[in-house]
Order: sequence, then structure tokens, then C-alpha cells
Amino acid sequence: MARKEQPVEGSESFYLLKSEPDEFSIDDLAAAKDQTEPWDGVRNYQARNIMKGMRLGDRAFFYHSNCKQPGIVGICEVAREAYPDSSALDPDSKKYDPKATAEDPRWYMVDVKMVRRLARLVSLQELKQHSEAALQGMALLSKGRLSVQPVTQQQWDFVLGLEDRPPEQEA
DNA sequence: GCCAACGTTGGC
DNA sequence: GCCAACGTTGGC
Repeated sequence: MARKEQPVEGSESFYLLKSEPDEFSIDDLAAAKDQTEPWDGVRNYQARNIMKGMRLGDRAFFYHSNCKQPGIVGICEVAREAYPDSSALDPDSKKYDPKATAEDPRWYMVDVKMVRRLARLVSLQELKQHSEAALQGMALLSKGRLSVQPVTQQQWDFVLGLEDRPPEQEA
């Protein structure tokens, strides 16, 4: 049961964060100061609420969306819990929301820190091959458009297991 | 670039 | 509070 890579077994939760690599990729996170960046720009209430539940040290898959090879490319962790999303308050930001104010920020972000890249891309296509079995109910496969998603421990472990084997052939 | 799925907005 | 119109997401 105890996995030696997890110092606080059982106390952390798992997530999946989507980003368009043209906007912000795993390489950008790796190149950031302290390999840490605010995860700003979330403008969906469901995603925001999930993000508010994130705790320091929780882990998330970094997913590249809307690109040639959509899939999971790395792992990051929560380095700061939810605080007001500054891009919503900045009139010059593309993500500016006139309804957000300092008193009532409406949108939140967390800071995420790079943990590591995956040894290989675990593609959406590959994940889909397990949608009826090990990854049944995974939000990515059923609620495809949500940009911040919960991942169960079982799903988390299974995806990391996929990382260590060659991609399966299509049925 | 197309288009399906889904979220948000706003008139009533 | 319903629902049509509209905007966005994101795979393909």
C-alpha cells in the first residue's frame, strides 16, 4: 500500500490541469522561475470550484489540449492554494472580467510547481482505450471540456503505470 | 477549419 | 425560471 514516493500517503488529492501548449506548455512551466507559475485564466465555475479545493502538495497531471498530440505530458504540484486571479482584475489582460473586483474577485488561481515530465506522452487516444475499464468515469473522457478536473488515486496510479509500458496498439 | 458538446447570457 | 441564441472548448 505505502508507496515510497509519497511522503504523505493518503492525504493528498489528484487533479488534471489542461493547457494549450501554444499558450502555456510544460516547457514553459519548466522554464519558469522556481519552476512555479500561477494557474490563471480559469473562467468556468465548476473548474474554479474544483481548484478551490486544491491543497498544498496535491498533485496534478499536466495535460496538453487543443494541439496535434493531446495528452498527459507531466506532473506538477500545488505550491500555493487558491487566491484571487489577478488576470481577471487587469483591464489589459485578455482574461479581464469587468465583473471581478478586489472585494469580490470571482475568479481564483493556484500556483503550480513542476514535479517532472512523464517519460513519454500518454495520449488522449491511449487513455480512451481504457475508458470502459480502468479509467471508467475519468472526467477527461466523459467531461472532456472541463479544464480543471479531479482524478482518483486509482486513475492516477493507472496512468503512471501506462507511462512505463509502450503504447498499446489500437483495437 | 469544421463542428459537436456544453456553458453562459439575457429576453420574456 | 425557461429556453433560444450565442460563445468557447477542443478533438479531429
